[in-house]
Amino acid sequence: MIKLSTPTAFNFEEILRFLSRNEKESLHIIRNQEVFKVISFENSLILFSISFDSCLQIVIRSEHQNQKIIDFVKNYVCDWFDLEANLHLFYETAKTDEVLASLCQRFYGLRMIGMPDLFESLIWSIIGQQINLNFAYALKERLVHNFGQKIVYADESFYALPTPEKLANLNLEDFQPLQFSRSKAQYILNVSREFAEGNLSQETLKKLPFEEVKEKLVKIKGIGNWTANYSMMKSLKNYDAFPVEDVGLHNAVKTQYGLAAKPTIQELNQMAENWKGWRGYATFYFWHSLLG
DNA sequence: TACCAGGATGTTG
DNA sequence: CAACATCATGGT
Repeated sequence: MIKLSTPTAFNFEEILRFLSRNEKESLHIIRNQEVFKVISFENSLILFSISFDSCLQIVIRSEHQNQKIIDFVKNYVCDWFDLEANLHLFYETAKTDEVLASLCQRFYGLRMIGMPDLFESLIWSIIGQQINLNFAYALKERLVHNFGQKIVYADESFYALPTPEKLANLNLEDFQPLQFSRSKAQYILNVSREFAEGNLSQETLKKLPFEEVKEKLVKIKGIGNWTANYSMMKSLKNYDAFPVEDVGLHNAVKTQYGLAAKPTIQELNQMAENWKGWRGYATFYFWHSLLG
């Protein structure tokens, strides 16, 4: 077993609550307070599980193991659960906004659950464009089950996200039976081909400043401001990336502030001035408030 | 029934 | 440049 120590502000219960928000989630499975996930590393699949007992306890369930794999998984989990952020700085910023401050108190120790793989967050956010979350999860499940690789463990199937190469070689018609709109399918092909051809890589983007990353992402047809910011907060640790167009955020803000109507983009930008430096984190906390 | 969902794009006035 | 139609489907 691999042990991973956690920072003082760390709340595994809230993390589990976030991770189990939809039953159709196809890229991880939770059994008895333990999270299972498959990732691909150097052309092979790794299945691992995470539980918590005073520290994070990781067990690699797939057969092949070595130090490189162990390090990769540790890094992945550290990224996924955002173990290195200094939450107290976020909480300090949140003090300027009573509503956000109370969310921070309610969800104390909740870390921004990210997507260590940029390709995953781009595909997921494109799938989620415009449609409701249940439908989005259904679409993702179809994509993963049809084109992703699978590991069977303890009589259960665990899937990995399809690779960029796999998706890049599909045609528009392949998405039709999965009930993707043509434009959504085209956007996924665009992103997959950028990755497969090596024009876009997480390593390259990570070195660039905020505005340049956004510029590069938005240049791809199908990635707008919302998608770019979503991926930047979830995969590139830009805690201030702000998907201001997000309908879920609009609804959460309306409820939490007790507004008569959803805020306009302009109003929301104004409110978010108080969260500056942590607008992505604030967004994540507002999303979490939607779980009730 | 019409309208909205974790938007983005192309077209029209 | 702002307003509008389009997308595919499920939920309300």
